[in-house]
Amino acid sequence: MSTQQRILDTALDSFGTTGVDGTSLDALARELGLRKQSILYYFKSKQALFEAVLDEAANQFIAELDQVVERVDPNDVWAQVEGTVRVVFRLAVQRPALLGLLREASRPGSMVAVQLSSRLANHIDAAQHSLEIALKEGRVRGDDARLLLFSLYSTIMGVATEVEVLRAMGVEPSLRSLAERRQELLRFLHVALVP
Amino acid sequence: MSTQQRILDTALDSFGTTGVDGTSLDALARELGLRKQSILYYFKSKQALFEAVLDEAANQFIAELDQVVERVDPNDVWAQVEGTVRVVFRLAVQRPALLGLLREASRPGSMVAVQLSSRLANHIDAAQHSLEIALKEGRVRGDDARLLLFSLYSTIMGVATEVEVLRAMGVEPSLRSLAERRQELLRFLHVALVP
DNA sequence: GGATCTCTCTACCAATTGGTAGAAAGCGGG
DNA sequence: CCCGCTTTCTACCAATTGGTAGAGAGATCC
Repeated sequence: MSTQQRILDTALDSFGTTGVDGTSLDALARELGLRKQSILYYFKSKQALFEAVLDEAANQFIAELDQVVERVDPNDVWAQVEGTVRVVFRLAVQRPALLGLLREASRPGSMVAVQLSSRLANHIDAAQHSLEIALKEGRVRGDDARLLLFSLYSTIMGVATEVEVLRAMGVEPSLRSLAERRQELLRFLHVALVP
Repeated sequence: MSTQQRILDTALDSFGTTGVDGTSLDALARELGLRKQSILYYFKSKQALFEAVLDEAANQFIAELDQVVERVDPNDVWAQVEGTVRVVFRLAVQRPALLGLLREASRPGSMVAVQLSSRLANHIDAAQHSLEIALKEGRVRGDDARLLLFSLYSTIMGVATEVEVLRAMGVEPSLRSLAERRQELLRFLHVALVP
């Protein structure tokens, strides 16, 4: 793997867990076995690195979502929800920092969120569109497609990433508990969506 | 208001919006019209300040939740959900930084989350308990009270705080849109919960 | 008036931050 | 073997970080 790619990967992990402000270029370089000047050779500033990392994260996230879009009937809203949940939970296991980064980037007043949102605009529009049709035909419960989509997003991302809240409730995060969470989430969403 | 209280309040706002790492003692002092040494007079370190702020946030959050508990029939789960939604959305308007701080503190791997969780343990237990009874009596849909509570929490907090995602979907945050979001959220939760 | 206590200040400090300048090291082609 | 290109390094730097030491201001008590 190229050095540039290694930097992006390691930075994504660090930004997504420790946060951007909590990650210094020196610490990042140490983790990579380099000097920070080598990082600044590939990315002209920390801000530029962050934007590249965000782009990388968007690419990976979109690539995952595309697998759902491709394999699932766009008219079957419930199958789309199931697929999305599967994808998000797979990321929660395999690359939790990616979800952490999305969370960080979508912090209120973040300003970098626009960058992400423009990348995801197509997916959002498509999802909203098929949701609207399903609503009109009565195949899904609800009034406003956009707000419903937003509720779905909040629920799925929250259940997948809020592990500390779960710990506060006495559930130690594990693969087992993650699977249970996912099952309960699917049940919850099914009741809420399917008439 | 005492200087100590002013420091706590301002720090809560700053920590909750800019983040802890993103808030320097100098910047905080500037905002207060003081020198940072005055802050360190009341709180012996930044970490100590953060913990005090977290405690303050927990106090305020608990005080709000208590109003729900007091005024609502503990057996009426739906009324409790409604009350909680009302409280959280009121905070989203009046003190968004408080919710931002909770979000920051509940970041995966945060370690400070234990402090919060011990403060909220009573409320969590009580909620879980009445949810269990309601489940057993078939007044609420679902299997596992704890996981259901977790789904509810994720949905409510997400819908109340993920304003950047909403913006990405083309909805400019405003009081009006907040009210719509709340209404849609209540509809969504009602369908999901009440048989 | 002096002593004491509470509070806020000035004056520093060592460490760390993101970033610049430019030297060396490696390497492939001529 | 040497030239030129890419890559990584050492050597710095100014600004900012959290934090210490202690002086001075202001009020209160005797």
